[in-house]
Amino acid sequence: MTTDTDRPAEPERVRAPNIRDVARVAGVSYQTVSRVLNDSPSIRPETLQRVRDAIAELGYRPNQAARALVTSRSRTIGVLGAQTVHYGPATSLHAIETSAREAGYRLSITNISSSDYTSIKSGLDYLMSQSVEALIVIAPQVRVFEAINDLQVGVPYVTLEATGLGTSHSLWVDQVTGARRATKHLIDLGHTEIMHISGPQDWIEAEARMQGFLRELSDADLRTRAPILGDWTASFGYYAGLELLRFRDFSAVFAGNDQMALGLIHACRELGLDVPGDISVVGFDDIPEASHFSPPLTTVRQNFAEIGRRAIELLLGELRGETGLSHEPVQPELVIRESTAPHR
Amino acid sequence: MTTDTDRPAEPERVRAPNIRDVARVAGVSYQTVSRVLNDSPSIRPETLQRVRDAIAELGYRPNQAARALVTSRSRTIGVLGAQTVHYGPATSLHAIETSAREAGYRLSITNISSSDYTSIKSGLDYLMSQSVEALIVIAPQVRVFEAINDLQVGVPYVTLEATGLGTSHSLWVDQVTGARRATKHLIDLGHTEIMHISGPQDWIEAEARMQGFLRELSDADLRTRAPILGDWTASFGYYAGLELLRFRDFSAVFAGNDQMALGLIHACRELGLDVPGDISVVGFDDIPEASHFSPPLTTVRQNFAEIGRRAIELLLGELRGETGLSHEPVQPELVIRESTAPHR
DNA sequence: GGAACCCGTGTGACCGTACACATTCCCCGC
DNA sequence: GCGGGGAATGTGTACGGTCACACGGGTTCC
Repeated sequence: MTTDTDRPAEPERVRAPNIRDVARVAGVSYQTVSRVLNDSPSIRPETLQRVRDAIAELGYRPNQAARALVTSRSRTIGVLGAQTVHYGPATSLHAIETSAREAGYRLSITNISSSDYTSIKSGLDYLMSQSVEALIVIAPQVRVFEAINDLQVGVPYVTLEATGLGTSHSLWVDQVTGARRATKHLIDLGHTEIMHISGPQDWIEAEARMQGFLRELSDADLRTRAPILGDWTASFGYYAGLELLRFRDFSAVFAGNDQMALGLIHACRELGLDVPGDISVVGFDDIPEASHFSPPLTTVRQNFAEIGRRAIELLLGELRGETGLSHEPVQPELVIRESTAPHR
Repeated sequence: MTTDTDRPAEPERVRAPNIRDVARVAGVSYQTVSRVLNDSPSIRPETLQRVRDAIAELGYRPNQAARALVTSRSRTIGVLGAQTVHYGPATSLHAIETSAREAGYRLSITNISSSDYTSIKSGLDYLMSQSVEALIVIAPQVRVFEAINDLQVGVPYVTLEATGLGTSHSLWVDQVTGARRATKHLIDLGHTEIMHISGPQDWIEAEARMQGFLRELSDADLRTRAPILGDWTASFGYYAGLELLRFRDFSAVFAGNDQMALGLIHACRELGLDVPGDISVVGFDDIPEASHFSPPLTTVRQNFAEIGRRAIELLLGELRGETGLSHEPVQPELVIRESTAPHR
């Protein structure tokens, strides 16, 4: 009754209940519990109920690790992201998360900070070590493709990017067309000297928008000039604007995204130039704030959420062994507001 | 040599190499390989090298599921998020992801769409079923606390939110002080009739900012008026502005975040009112675009990344059994730009 | 009336790793 | 010369599930 032999209550390391505990409570074998968990068809309703009750009583939760171990299915989709604080990627990511969870998959996310090969590779490496079943790349950077090939990524993957590079792994918004529409809009307004501030060179999206811009210009037999390579930020747009506007040998600007357009407009205002009176500006993305800029921004809308959803859809299809899934590009849409006006 | 008995090449189900395969190649026991993986001290350098070589040769990767199963450590931190496409949460999340990965943890993220109890609960439920070791809540909504208590979340957790509610689980930016600084700035400029457009009522942050606003006003013996309850979006700020400005019985507005401030400024412009000439506007957050608004926005800066990093730091500390960790609030900072001017 | 079959359920093996313990080897000191 | 002890390595077992298969009992069919 006293000390010496009996230890003090033995904390007993509250082990989570397992499948056998449930079986014991329900008065069945553990296999039957397993059947309930995987909703096997042939179970007597009464047994089913008993097991369900036992599960509820114990607060039992299946151990994902054990399950993953034996089935060798992690039910995880890897996401390689970059700049996921930006509106576009963040929105896609959000949609991906939602769709994946609904389908019973979870996400393993890793962000790469720089775009160098090593960084990408170690990101992918990390994801593969999580034994993801599929891969989504929201880091639309050129080198990603090399890395994926080099690492022999043995799982289905999709990259959310800009151009159909002939790979069957990209899900893309037709940025080239989007950029052409933006540019054409400016041309239609009578502008002949048009600048382009693009995104970083190693972003496929930036490249595609630039291509669209250049092609539209050359189709209209207009003079093309070297685009400015930016970094997607409003600040860059601002400083680039201050620099460019010293010459004013153009009357319209197509910015690679809305943020840079905002910065550019800021620069115009500071230099006493009116948008769109003196300079017309078009952005890209249609972030929710764009319609409240001063002036409200003409821009190209992309459906980021749609892209995210389709990425999951595609991958799940592939995991189920379906083939010939649609990789049709999503079409962006020109939204005309008040930052563009006829050339005078 | 021919058919009949020998089957056609037998696809052989390319099983990933395991610890024993490595052991065989290296000519050691599997336990030795395990020691290498967990860098145990007592291994002969030569053996170490042999094992390392074998690992490289086979392209072996430790199976996380098996490891999690036996150690009963998932090395996963759960994140319950809401509105993670917004700048603030997205930035914190990004910092969290980075810090967590550096510490050898991965993230399991789930987003809740609505703020009702069921939704929060099922979100937490999902995370618990992933057997996360710790929990971060970036959904700063009041009901989260109830849910956490109800569910008996048995792991350390941190909520990224606004007020020190006396719980030892919140990591907070001192939003009250931030809001007071913003309000005081307007009062110092001579404004006496100040409006507040707040965030959604069930957001703790919105509540805290509102409190700060009201307290500062009453400390200055100024008339307080009922804040408008918004939804964080620029569009709300815009429509609220159109409505409010029909009366113009105020000369300054403190908006709950930068987006709503932007919308409000848009409304002012549309009604022919000058900011800051006629109306002064202060925002909250200091999103990267704020300095390029028209006019550049006076706002309160929060260090979202810092918050994210500290959340991980705190949780890891707790997991290591440390106590008395610092929950000191992060101080926000008033950034004065051009959207505010003396009352005339 | 027995073989064939289906339904509902139970038994054994196995997934890949870490931990506790056992074992071997070698060196040291008295 | 022998016991002691630490370093380096090997052996058994458990983690919590799922899968393949076995099994008993009832029905169907010829």
